Amino acid sequence: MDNQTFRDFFLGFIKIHILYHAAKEPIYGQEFANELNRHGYKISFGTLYPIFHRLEQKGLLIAENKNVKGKVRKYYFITEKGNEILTEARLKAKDLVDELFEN
Amino acid sequence: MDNQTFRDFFLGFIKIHILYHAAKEPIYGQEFANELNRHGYKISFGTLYPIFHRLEQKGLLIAENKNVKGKVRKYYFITEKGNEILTEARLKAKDLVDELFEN
DNA sequence: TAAATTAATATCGGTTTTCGATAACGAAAA
DNA sequence: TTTTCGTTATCGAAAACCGATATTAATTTA
Repeated sequence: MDNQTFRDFFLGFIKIHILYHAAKEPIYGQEFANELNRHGYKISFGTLYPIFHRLEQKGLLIAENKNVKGKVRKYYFITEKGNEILTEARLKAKDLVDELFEN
Repeated sequence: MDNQTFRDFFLGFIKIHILYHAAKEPIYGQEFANELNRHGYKISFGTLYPIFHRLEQKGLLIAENKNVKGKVRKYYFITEKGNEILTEARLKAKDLVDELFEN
């Protein structure tokens, strides 16, 4: 599967994963990108950062700057609304994937 | 979850489902849209048809016109390459969704 | 204390995708 | 020959994507 097809199919999954990870513990861009890389998924910062911004605008995440070893990180926390959306998205995602394995 | 968020998260899933359904039996636009509706998912024809076109351009689907009761339908069949991509996508999708339920 | 380094976020501009609305198609029916 | 009807195609504006480049801010080095 070429990269373009991969992103076309899976960028939505990655957005749900952002909520999922932010629900477990605050995340920031570089770290999240690194974790994606570790799993073999690549995403440009020009794509990733605007996604964070939009999730924040929609009220699903909240950002908080934190200074770590002299570098400013923008940590994202999930909101209550974000958690509700995550719960809903998780179930829908499961249904859709389960259906792919029927037959 | 508002419609825009839904599409943002799930349009990729729907693309995989197009391959999945085309692998089971030939599908055409209206019917596929109807089935999505039945499951509560909405997608505009201005979005759906170009998706079919791109999947065809990439060699994952092949189209064939068929005349049914005087109406021309464009049936899409999956190709061998499409089947390979589907198999790969299905596994990746499962992994990603399984991870959403860890913890 | 000025310059360079570093980890990180932000944004730019060109391209692609999305999408509601509207147009076009083609066979059958009127 | 016009109308109807199920269906596909396309339009134009908005949004998203993305690789590249710029910016930020504290620390280290000179």
